[in-house]
Amino acid sequence: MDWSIQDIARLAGTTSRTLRHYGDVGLLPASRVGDNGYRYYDELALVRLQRILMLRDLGLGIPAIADVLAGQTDGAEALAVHLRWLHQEKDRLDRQIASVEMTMLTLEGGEQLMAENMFDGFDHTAYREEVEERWGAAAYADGDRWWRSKSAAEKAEWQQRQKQLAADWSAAAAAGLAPDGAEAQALATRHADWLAGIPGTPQVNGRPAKQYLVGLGEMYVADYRFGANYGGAEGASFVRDALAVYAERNL
Amino acid sequence: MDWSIQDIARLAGTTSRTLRHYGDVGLLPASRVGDNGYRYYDELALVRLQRILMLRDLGLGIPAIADVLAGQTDGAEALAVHLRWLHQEKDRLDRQIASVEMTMLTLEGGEQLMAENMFDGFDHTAYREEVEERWGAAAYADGDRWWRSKSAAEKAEWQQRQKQLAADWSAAAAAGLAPDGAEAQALATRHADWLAGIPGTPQVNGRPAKQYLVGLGEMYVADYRFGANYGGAEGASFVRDALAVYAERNL
DNA sequence: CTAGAGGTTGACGCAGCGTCAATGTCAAGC
DNA sequence: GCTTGACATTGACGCTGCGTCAACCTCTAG
Repeated sequence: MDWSIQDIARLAGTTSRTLRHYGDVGLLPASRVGDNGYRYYDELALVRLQRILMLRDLGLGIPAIADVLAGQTDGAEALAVHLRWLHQEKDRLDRQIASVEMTMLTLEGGEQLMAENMFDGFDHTAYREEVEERWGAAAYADGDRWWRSKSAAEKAEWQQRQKQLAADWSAAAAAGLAPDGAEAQALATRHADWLAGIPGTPQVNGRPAKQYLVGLGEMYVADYRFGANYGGAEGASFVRDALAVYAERNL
Repeated sequence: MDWSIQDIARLAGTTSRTLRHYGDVGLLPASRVGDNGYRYYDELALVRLQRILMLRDLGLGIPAIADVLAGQTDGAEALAVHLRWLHQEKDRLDRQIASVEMTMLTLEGGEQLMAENMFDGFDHTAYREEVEERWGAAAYADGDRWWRSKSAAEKAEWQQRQKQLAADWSAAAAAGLAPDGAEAQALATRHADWLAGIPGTPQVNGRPAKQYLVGLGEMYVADYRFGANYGGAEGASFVRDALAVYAERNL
């Protein structure tokens, strides 16, 4: 007993186009092809088709389905792999949803989309022009998008980390430590690590690019807004010098 | 001040290919095109590009981004619409994840993928051949996929509903009620509604197809497995007659 | 002058079919 | 025997957003 393409399509709850597609890609060839070119399918084909459609409904792609039906892949294993895929996708969606919601809240607050206060209290974006000029606005734009994707708690934690770092720098500068001393270099290391955690920061195998770090130090000194957070121009100079030494030694 | 295509790509953290694409679709034309055909971009283009990339990161499609930037759509509104999209997608993923997990559990249990006991205690799938022969395997396959996508709680609720219905049918038959009486017809109505809730059931504007319902009644009588749930052959006959009357009057 | 970096315009590829388009075939009624 | 209508066939484009060659100019520095 065999059916025409329309018959089997209705039997399985799909369309003839889908069947022809499966025939084209070799997933489900017709059981028989008449002299007129018509496709005919038998019970085995129907069973196979039903299995195909079930796996498809679970979200598996055609190659994966083919592997399972060919016995090359264990069904349970294929599903396990697919399940990880699904969870990744879900995580991605969750992050995007959070990001969109954050942005909507920001818009309600009347703020600009491109937040100028992205790193409150440790404002790199104030140096936007310089940064963009030398390292590309990617350092700014990527950072902005990344920042927006974080939750309030994460933001608070980040800002806390920044403030602590700034305070430690300030204290070290006030104590008159040497920029090339162990303590100052430890701070420079923390600073570099912190920067490396910001997407968009020019990096070389996990660490900030040397010239970027040095240039950043120069900007800290050149701009009074930095000094305000570190006890004045001396603090900025201290940071610049320490970073320069760090960069020379480690990058 | 204007930049080459590579310059602005790096500045914004994207690729030149993307910029050419945006140019092709009219989303971001080059600010200027040299005699040599080279594209050049200015600050305005950079700002626009950054907004584009931000919206893109939020998951908006190119047409939606174009609408927002053209001022035809309010940004907040576009985001709200998009957010609903995201939630729908997430729901879909959640269902698919649940479905895959259920299937994996079924596989671990060593059961067949095409569950034979889909409607335990009220087994329609026992009539698979007849159903497929007359109504297409869609009634079976769709039902199977649908069933698999439900949570354990939902399944329990469904089965409870089935058992209650079966018990009520059984009681009515034992009480010697008339198949065309009000009580029997009320049960038939519940039965029809219950069937209509199963995807794959042949339906005509929200109700089971007449011939399908009648044929189902015949199958109930023809197969001893049905009688077992309804107090024997008399129960099945009662149900068949009641359904036939219901179908004649209402479908 | 030459090499090399960077620019241009096509055009295919991807996932899985939906959707015409142009055309051949089969079963049924006159 | 012919017409008609339902159903079949093989292309081939469309969708989404670019990645990735390919073939071929152009600019800049040594």
